[in-house]
Amino acid sequence: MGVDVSVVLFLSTVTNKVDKKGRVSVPAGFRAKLTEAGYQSVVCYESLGDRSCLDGCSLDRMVKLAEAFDAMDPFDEERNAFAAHILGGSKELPIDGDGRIVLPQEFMAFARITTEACFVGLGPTFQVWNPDDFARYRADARNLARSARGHIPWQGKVAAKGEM
Amino acid sequence: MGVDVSVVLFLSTVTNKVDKKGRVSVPAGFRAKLTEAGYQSVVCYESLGDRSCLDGCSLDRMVKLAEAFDAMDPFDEERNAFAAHILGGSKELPIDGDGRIVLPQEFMAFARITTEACFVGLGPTFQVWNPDDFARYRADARNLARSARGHIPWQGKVAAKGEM
DNA sequence: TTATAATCCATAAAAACCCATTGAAAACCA
DNA sequence: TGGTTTTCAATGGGTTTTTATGGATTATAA
Repeated sequence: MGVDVSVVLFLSTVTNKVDKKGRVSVPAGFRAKLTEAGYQSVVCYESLGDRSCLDGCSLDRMVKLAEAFDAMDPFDEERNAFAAHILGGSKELPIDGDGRIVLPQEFMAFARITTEACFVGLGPTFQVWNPDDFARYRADARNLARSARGHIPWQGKVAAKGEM
Repeated sequence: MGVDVSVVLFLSTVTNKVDKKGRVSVPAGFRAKLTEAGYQSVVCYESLGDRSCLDGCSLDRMVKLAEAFDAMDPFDEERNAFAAHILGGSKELPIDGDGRIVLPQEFMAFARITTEACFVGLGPTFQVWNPDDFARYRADARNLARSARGHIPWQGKVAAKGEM
């Protein structure tokens, strides 16, 4: 049966301008993957991690997440908080005819984005950063990545150092 | 392959005004998903959780819920209580030509809704809150959600930090 | 009727859409 | 190879459409 081509893979890092209406072009490479998979929107929400950036993905990933929540105990407090934060805090942003989305004010404030936004591909998801924040983060990321070697599950086992 | 995107997926949080007749606009994004799936109404009932808000969904989900109850032991006390509350206490609210529903008095009283109603998308369902109550809940939800990372079943396993 | 509910209408604000220009990368070709 | 043309992404600005909202009007029912 082969590979599921509908899986969206976001790669590379691109910085684009944000105009006074909050519009910003989605990188052409991202757009290509999305349209290829049949989407003309992205879903964004405030990242739950330690960094003040936005997380983004395609609609199908959000559907899968919602299904995972739906299968859990509906009275579990943590589950509800998670669902409220991610699903309630996310927005589906339509991509206009020129390949742009509008970043909502709250999102821009949260991620400290003003005149430029930096799109960072992370495979099935991506992030949107203030370019300066990302540059700073990236300086540390290499070191983090090096220390992560040896903990990444890879084809059923855990890669030994030097394999990746 | 991939995911059935035709499922109704409510995302984001929107606060709208409630007029003196109890009318309130259903957020355009919610309406779009509903009409896309062929519905022009929403079903609401008082939430069974710890929070005083309303739960809402599309008619098909209520049908599935009813079927699930039907498959259970009809003499089970809990099942009966659940069914009575959810099925007996729910109302189908038609969406009018301007995209509004009328919130019944009992529902507004239960959820302490007066002049504004806050719609919170939770995937296949949504909630309707008093905006102040929700703001308070949301302040805690982020922390709870952060600690919930790592407990969410995700693609057969439990997500590690940073994966979502 | 009288009260209640459903429909219709008007308007301001916000969102979606269209178009023109710029600039850079890719293709073409002499 | 160096220059020229073509393509297309990114960006700025204006215009149209939709949404949210308040009020009025018509239908329904007790």
